[in-house]
Amino acid sequence: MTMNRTVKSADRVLDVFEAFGELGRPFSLSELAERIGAPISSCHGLVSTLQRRGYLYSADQRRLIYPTRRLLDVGRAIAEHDPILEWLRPQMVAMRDATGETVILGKRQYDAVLYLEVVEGTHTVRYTAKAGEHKPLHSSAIGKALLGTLSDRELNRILASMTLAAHTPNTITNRKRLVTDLREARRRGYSVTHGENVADVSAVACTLAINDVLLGLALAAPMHRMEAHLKDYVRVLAEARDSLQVRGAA
Amino acid sequence: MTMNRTVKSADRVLDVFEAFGELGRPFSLSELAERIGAPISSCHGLVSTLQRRGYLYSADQRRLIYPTRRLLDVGRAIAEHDPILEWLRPQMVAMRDATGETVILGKRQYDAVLYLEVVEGTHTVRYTAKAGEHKPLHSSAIGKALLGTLSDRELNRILASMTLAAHTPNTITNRKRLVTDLREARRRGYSVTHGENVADVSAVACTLAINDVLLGLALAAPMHRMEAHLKDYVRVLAEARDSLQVRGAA
DNA sequence: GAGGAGAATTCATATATAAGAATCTATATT
DNA sequence: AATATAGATTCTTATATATGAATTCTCCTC
Repeated sequence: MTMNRTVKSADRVLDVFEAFGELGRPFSLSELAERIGAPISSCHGLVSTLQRRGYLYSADQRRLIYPTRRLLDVGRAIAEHDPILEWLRPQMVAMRDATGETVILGKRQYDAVLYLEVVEGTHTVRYTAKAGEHKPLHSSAIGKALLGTLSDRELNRILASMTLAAHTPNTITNRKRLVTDLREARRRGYSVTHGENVADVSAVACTLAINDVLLGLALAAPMHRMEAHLKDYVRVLAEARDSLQVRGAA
Repeated sequence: MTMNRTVKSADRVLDVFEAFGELGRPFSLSELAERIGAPISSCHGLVSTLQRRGYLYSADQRRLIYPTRRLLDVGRAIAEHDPILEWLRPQMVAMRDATGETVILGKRQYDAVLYLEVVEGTHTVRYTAKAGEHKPLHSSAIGKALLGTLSDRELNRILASMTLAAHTPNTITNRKRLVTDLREARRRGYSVTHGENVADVSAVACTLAINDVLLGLALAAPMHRMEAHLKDYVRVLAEARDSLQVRGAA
């Protein structure tokens, strides 16, 4: 990620909530401090602040700490009004229902893809991810779809600043091969990954321009299912794009 | 709130999310800065950090900012495992359904009541509150129920450190009268407020001891409905307490 | 009931960050 | 196309905070 400084306390606030979200049980101050990698005294000040704001409470007799429902309520209020998702999401759910596979909406953020929304598939073996995660531009289907929209000039500039890290043996690490792959994708109308980011996972993706926002929409599946249903999956993707673009243009 | 220092950046992280939650639309950096009362440059660093963590994204061409779904997901993961709420909540919903009134679960946090959970009533005119809010100990039903469990010694100590602020004309601001009121409530088995915290709002509350945690459970309603249904509402409250205490003891 | 171990809180200070000002960028207007 | 305007980013330093150490508190054991 091309970006400057980080605000330590802000990062830690997120660390705190994520720690509770992952472990799903109350912590003592000292355990929390250890989990978020902060000294106890620093964690203490942070916890006090979050308590004062009503986001944490001491469950046990002021020993064990757990978040209140406040964070959830704020998250809900935010999600209810998301300008993009409120009408994109139903389409994504429809895609998931049609295929049983995981559907992802992403956007470029600096030199990575940011997942804005993930509708998980229903198969027991499925691609799993969460909104807010970052993925490489050069090895994810959405990333490649987004790169494909760039002019040669821009593309060269971006590629020059990136290292094409090999995440799997299938990752395309050669710039020339990548450019060829992107051209093909553009011609074809959708990008494809064959286990380039996560082994055994394939995905197809296209781009959407909604209100001047360039988004990437992907359908991800284990390779064997993608191979078996490629034509279907691509059709589902294309239909979704077409119906969304019409509405987006309106 | 008796408490020390606050961590400014932590507070601001919450400010940011709450601003989006309240307004429900994207902001530019400068508008966000103004809303949270921070200089643009400071807000900039904060936003960068939250973006890097995948909690914010730039909706428009890197101008307008909005949170991703990430916060919601974390909030959900946390709420799913809440040690207290996961089995208290159904009972609260049942109380709400039985009365149509707002049901609140609270806990003492320093010199205030912290709302842990609020199940809002169904009447168009109803008591509205949010989890994470703080209410005064001496004028809220839950606060008075919790104070009622204290020994005379503890009660005196707490009262000495509190100013009995008048939130409405009905607020009990006289220590002696308050002590009498608490005694009555203890004898009766539940506390009552008659518009002492919010004009025209009455509430009845009792205490629950769940796993060594002392909680307060309240039913709040506009005064006229409370007057009309007092007996019913008190019965609903008492039945909830009894069934919860049995399970809590088990 | 005294002593001890673990945890929370406070404190002083080195360090990281918040904020004003300047700079840069993008959009709108003529 | 040139200029104006609004907004974003960078930079520097005064200021706020993160931290290790010391202290206090709480609970457990004997």
